[in-house]
Amino acid sequence: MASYLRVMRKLHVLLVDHDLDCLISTTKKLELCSYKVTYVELASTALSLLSSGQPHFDLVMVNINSPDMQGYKLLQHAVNVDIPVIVMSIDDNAFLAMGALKKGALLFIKKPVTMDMLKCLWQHVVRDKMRIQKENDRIMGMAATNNHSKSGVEFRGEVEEENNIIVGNNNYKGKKKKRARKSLINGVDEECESEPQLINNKVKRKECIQWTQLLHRKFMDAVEQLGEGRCFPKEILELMDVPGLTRMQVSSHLQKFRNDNWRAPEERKSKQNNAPAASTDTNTSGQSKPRRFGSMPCLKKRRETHEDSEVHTENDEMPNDGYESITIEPIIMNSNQQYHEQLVSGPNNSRHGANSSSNPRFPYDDFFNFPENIDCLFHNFSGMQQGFGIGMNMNESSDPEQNSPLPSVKTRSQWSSETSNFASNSSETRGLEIE
DNA sequence: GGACCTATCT
DNA sequence: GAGATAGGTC
Repeated sequence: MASYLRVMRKLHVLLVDHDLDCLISTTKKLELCSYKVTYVELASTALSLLSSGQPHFDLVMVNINSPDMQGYKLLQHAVNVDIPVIVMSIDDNAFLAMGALKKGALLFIKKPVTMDMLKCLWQHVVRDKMRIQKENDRIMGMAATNNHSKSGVEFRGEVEEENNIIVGNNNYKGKKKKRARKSLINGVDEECESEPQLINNKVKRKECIQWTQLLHRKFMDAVEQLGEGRCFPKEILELMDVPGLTRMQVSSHLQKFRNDNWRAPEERKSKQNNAPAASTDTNTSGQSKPRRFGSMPCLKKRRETHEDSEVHTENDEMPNDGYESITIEPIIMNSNQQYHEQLVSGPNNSRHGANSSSNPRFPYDDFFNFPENIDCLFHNFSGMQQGFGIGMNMNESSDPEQNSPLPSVKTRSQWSSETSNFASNSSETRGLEIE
């Protein structure tokens, strides 16, 4: 028992309850259990205490019905800074409890709080700390421990749990479970850059990258180099050679691009501020172009559209191989800040600006530190005029898109079916170059 | 089982 | 509406 007390004494609890009687009595009980207690009436007060970072708290206990309506905000903040939160309420309400747990609460307890409950609190805190430590270890040692963890020893419990699910449901074919299991076993996701982080057993949605004009240009360059019929996410990703960028992200962008659903940040901004910008959904006659499922927008058209919206420089007149040296950095957006803190003024203003602190860095941000001069990224560009010959239709066509000297981006199946007549001599459908 | 693709979600 | 994710298909 003495050893328990030693642990309990070390725990600093921030108690938040607008019900003064409860506040006082719970404080007394906590102190009787040897916890160090700081108590405040309002969640907003607690929030500013937590925000200041001083003093450090090991546990927050909050009456979620705080009259200043900041109870959930406090919960969210504490969860974000990895402080376990115990939510209290006078109501015995399952929805309330579920809501709190979904937001990351460690426990939901109905008031009044008893001594027995409080005596056990330290165990929850310790367990939570261990979980966080484990997560951190896993992230830090991801690469190093990859081989070890494949043995399944490190996450045995979870693996067994997953195995039980699989054994119990042999018909399950979904990839969500498979991926989750794989990440538990390996400690990494399918692509380590896109590892979903588990926060309080919730899969935290990965921070968004922003496809800036410059990043998109790299994408386009890759597409152009690959040519028609070879524009697959993996190939594009490899050609782009952007550290930290994942195949899924490329795939997602490719989808948006193919469906003509992507607009450069600059274009979005101008569209918001001004009259409707020239939409790529309309043809020259101003008619809305019916969306052909799987149809690919013409690259030339896209290039023109996007370059029109670019901030032009004195190098605008330069030929293709005259791209100025630029630094491309994907802008990482916190999902909450997404679309609200668009760093549309370009990468140089993004995370290096005075307000960079308002845009927390994505854990893998360092992957995105590019060399100042990335001329090398365009090393193939000067030879691209010839490269464009790959897979393009040089003949005039009744379809305006077909008149582009640039290849269009087609799906594998689309391209495959279109070229099947020509490719009858070859069983290979992927990577086939059309002369 | 990896990669692609599309629908759906956030 | 952009980008991430789920899930079906090859």
